[in-house]
Amino acid sequence: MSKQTAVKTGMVAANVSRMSAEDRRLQILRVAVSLFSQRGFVGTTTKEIAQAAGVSEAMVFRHFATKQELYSAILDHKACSGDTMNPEAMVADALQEKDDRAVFERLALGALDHHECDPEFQRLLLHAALEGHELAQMFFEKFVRRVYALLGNYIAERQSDGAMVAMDPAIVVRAFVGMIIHHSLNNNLWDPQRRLLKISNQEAAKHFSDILLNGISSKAA
Amino acid sequence: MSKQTAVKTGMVAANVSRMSAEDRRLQILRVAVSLFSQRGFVGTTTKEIAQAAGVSEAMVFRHFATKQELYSAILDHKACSGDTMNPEAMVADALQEKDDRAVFERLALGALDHHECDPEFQRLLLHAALEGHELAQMFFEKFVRRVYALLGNYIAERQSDGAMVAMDPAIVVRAFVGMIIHHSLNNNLWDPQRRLLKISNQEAAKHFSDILLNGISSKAA
DNA sequence: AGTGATGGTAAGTAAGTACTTACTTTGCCA
DNA sequence: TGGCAAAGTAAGTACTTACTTACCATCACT
Repeated sequence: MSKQTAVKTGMVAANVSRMSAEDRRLQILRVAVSLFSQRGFVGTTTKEIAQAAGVSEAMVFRHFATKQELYSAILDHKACSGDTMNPEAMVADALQEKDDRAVFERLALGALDHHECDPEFQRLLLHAALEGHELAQMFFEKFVRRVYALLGNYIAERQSDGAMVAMDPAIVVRAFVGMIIHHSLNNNLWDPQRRLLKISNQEAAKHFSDILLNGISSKAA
Repeated sequence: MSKQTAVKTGMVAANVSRMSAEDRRLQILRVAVSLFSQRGFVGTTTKEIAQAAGVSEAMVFRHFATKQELYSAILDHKACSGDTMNPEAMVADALQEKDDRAVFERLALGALDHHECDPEFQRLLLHAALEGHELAQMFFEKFVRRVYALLGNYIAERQSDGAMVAMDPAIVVRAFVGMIIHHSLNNNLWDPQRRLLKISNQEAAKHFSDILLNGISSKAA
């Protein structure tokens, strides 16, 4: 059956027939995300992107004026779209109830799950940071700072409550974020087979929170 | 004064006159380390390396048959040469005396100092890991595993002493290493201006050890 | 049926890229 | 002092890169 026949008979043939400009744009964006996250900006050619999308290279440049623009569109999309984590909303109630366990464990689990179901994101961000792309810095400014402020303020509050020992809250945040990010990085980059440590995100979130909360609890010896 | 005159009169003119093969090889290696760590493997051209070394491209290929061989020589040199950390030797006495503080704080400080005075190493390793270079995996196998074994065994021992709470030692190691590596990564890659957290390596090592040791101490509530 | 806009391509171009070849210069020492 | 091995280069080669141009195909709508 020819392509023409397929279309005439009303078959769904999204991957062989013509797409609307918007659909094609999104499709190119999706395959580019995958390639850029695997090979980085310089390591990915526009030819590869076109092939992976099943179109000619000229189509890539019809939708994105330059390779750089495509890259920026991706980072933009990934870093600023709705699928980014919203830490404030995730722990709003726990913060008010001063439920330390819930605050830390939920943030940890949220981050770990996010990194697990979208491992491309972490790779993309690392590539961007190493290559000095401005959007990596933007992510840092817009997201990381927010997390430090959110958690830092909460810790400061609990310290003045007498529930946590005195210590620069930023250090505590650095320690906690470090456990989580490093664990995700191990799972996604260094040890995807989990030879060094194989635990569920739930277990990881629980134990990391255990160590941290115990570590800064004023009830300790 | 001509170059010839400079040499004839015995002046030191290492950067203008000819070098011995070995010296030139090492010089090319050094400038390549710097470039590869900044731009990664694909992002660095052999022409740039030659220019940075002040020689023609042909000289690069006289000393290293391919760009890949040069890259491997670098990773090899960096990952396996004497300037790599030797964790066992660093804490041998502390391990025997079961001085928990010394074990953790010294390891932390050693790693932080190492990353601070050789930031290229971390970038190089990250680039290699992202690009899937085998030498990144080799570093993981040869070094990271050793650290996990060393610390993990010690923690298991202290657990059966009753000094630390029961918990998979690998999780504890992951948490501790996470704090340290993530802190170095922040300092070297994300936040070199230290806007989020500005502390000395000593302070960092002390506080991270505090949190961890308190967090897993059996004396806690 | 015909037309104009839109989705799509084949075949370029100029500037890189890793790597080579054929050649020149320099220092050493018999 | 002349000869020769080793250090060094200019100018390539064959191929890839990001990006363009000029052209075709298909649809919606009269």
